[in-house]
Amino acid sequence: MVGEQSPHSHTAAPPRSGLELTERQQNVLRAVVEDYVLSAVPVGSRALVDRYRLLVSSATVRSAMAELEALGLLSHPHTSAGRVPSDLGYRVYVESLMREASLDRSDQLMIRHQFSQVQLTSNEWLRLAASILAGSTRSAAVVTPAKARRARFGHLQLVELGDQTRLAVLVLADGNVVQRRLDRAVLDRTMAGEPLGQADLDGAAATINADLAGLTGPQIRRRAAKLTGLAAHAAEVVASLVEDADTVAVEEVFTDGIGNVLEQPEFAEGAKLRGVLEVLQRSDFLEQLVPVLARRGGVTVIIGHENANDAMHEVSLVFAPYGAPDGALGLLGVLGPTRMPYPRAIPTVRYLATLMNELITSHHGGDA
Amino acid sequence: MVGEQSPHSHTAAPPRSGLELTERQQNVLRAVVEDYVLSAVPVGSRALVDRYRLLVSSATVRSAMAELEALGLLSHPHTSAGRVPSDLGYRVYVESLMREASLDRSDQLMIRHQFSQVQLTSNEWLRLAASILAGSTRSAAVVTPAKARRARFGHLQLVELGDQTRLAVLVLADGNVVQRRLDRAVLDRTMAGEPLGQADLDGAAATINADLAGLTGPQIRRRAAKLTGLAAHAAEVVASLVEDADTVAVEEVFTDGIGNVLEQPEFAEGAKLRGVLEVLQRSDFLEQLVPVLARRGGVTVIIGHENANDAMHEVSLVFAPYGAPDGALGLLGVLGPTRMPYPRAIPTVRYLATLMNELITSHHGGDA
DNA sequence: ATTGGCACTCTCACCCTGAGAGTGCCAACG
DNA sequence: CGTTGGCACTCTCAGGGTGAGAGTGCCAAT
Repeated sequence: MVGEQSPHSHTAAPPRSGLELTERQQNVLRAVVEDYVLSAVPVGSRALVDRYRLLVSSATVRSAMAELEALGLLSHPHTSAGRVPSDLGYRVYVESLMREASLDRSDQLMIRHQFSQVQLTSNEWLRLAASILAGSTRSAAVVTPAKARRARFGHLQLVELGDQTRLAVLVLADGNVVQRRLDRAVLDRTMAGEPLGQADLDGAAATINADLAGLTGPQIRRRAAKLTGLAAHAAEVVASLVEDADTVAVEEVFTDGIGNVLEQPEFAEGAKLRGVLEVLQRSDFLEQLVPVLARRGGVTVIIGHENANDAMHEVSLVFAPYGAPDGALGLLGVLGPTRMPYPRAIPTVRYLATLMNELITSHHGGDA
Repeated sequence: MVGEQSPHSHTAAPPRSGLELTERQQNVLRAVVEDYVLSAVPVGSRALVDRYRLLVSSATVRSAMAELEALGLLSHPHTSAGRVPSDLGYRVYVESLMREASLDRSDQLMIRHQFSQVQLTSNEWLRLAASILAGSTRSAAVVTPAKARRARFGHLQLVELGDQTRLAVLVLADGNVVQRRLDRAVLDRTMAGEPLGQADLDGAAATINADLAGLTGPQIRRRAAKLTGLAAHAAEVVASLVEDADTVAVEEVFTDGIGNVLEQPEFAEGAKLRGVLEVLQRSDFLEQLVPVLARRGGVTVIIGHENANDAMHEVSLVFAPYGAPDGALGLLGVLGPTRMPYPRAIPTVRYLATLMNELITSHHGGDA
């Protein structure tokens, strides 16, 4: 199970100490971030005192802004434009300025209700999770299935398909199910031409289930050497299936709400998103994220340049791991411009991660 | 199996007769389409005679263009701009002007090689198909798994999971596998408190396998009424699983290469794609496409406004069905601006559909 | 029927300009 | 001494005008 840390610790980097802001600086930074998130327009000192009750004049705000800029928390598109938060500004905001509300009770119930409508078998519920995340945060959502980091064998069934093939159905210890179609020749070559019946298959499966439960791929391979005949071959197949489950860590990614991001002014020229989509869809980007998220637990926020990947320098991620007690681990979260409504996104991601933990746990050991 | 029709019949609408073009008009239209597809810039009479050996003067081309415009095959962004093909113009081009080359032998081999690298179990190969399509046509690719239109029962296994649940693994007649976790109570309530063992489960499964093979959901429901005890309940479960497989026709959609489309100038303002993505991801759009494609067989091209869906008025689809002999049916194809390289896209889609037919057939009855 | 020529149209890139917004600084004030 | 009003300055942005270029449509000549 994934633990929840203190709510105020979304950093990927260590908490920056020694950065003391005055009360006023904090208020100004908060106002700038919140205004800019809403309007997408650089915000000036005048607009700020008008829209937020800062109780000081615009000149004062200006000097506070200048200080914040010197600290690297705000930046200037050009001389006579308003201020825009820098990545670091967002960071400080997320870390200590944001007033993070938890999800409405009614929203929570609505989400729960939607999950109750859908079969937890098959990946339909992951799609649902992505859809809910996307709709609720107006950003792009990403959800990956929960997979054990180290796959262990659970249970094997060999099924006669009545033609040239057989089906091996393998239940992993974490509850995931994998299957592989086997050419008849694979199992039969041990028998001297004698056709195998379902009874033979069941026998071999029984041997294997008794011998190999709870073992990892390599362990099975070692044991297989001591077996003979049909069971030995079946064990080889099991070993390779278990190992496959190990290596294919993030095989499917469910995304939703890409259109939401396309609507944001920062991605008005669609080509800007291209790199992001590519990274998301093709590479091992999310896979590299898994250990980071798992180590930190809870919700992690990665803002703009904090992201190691160049293509992601203009987006923020708000992600959390979810998983089963035995360590099967999945990811879920949202992706949007750095100008993202963090106070909305973070609780939503947190709630959904918690919910999926619950679902996966109550359904025993996970299902995906 | 999906039949191949004559290569020149990509229309969704009936072939338009009575539209006789002179040789010259045909040459001009072809040149306009091909130039515009490459350049994305409205093409003028002068540029045309320069770039293509039309052997006439620009004035002559101008009059031919005017004729084509009167026929509704070309259009004018504004008075002094070049011509652009209309949807109908593309239609005529695709129907009778295009010189459609089949795929390079080397491309074919490369694609085949990539497929040989991947397990056909799990949906990994669908992802691969989408990736190949997207890469090869520089458009967005869409692939859906092959699903039987009318699901029929094949084989059932009941597996004891050793805790509060059991797993029903069901092989459909078309080779697809579905599973559902069962709460212990579901099966046990027929037995007067007496715990069930794997032997009992096997017995019930055997009864059901003998009785229900090849039946549809409703048929199974009727038979279930005549069964008693454990088998009756198991049959209910089987019926509902089979019916589920019926209704969830297109449950997963694999897309790739959305970035390719974002790069096209017609979608430079990313928001334009938003509607398209939404339709593609959320709605039953593809499901409605299934019967159309299945009826026509082979590659179907749907250009701009020919598409019933408003959101799709600025894109073209080049799609084909693929499937197993027993009728399991999937879709695959590409989506791009109407200004699409049809002579490249069509053979690629056709080849991939053929290839997937082969793969699915040789692996017996399909796998997804 | 085809062509060269010519007048006409429309876009686009460019420049200029004025309005507006916002800053930075400073002197004055409580 | 922190805060404030004032003011000069800077920069963007929208709007309007202009000239070049591309392309058309038409017509008279071949």
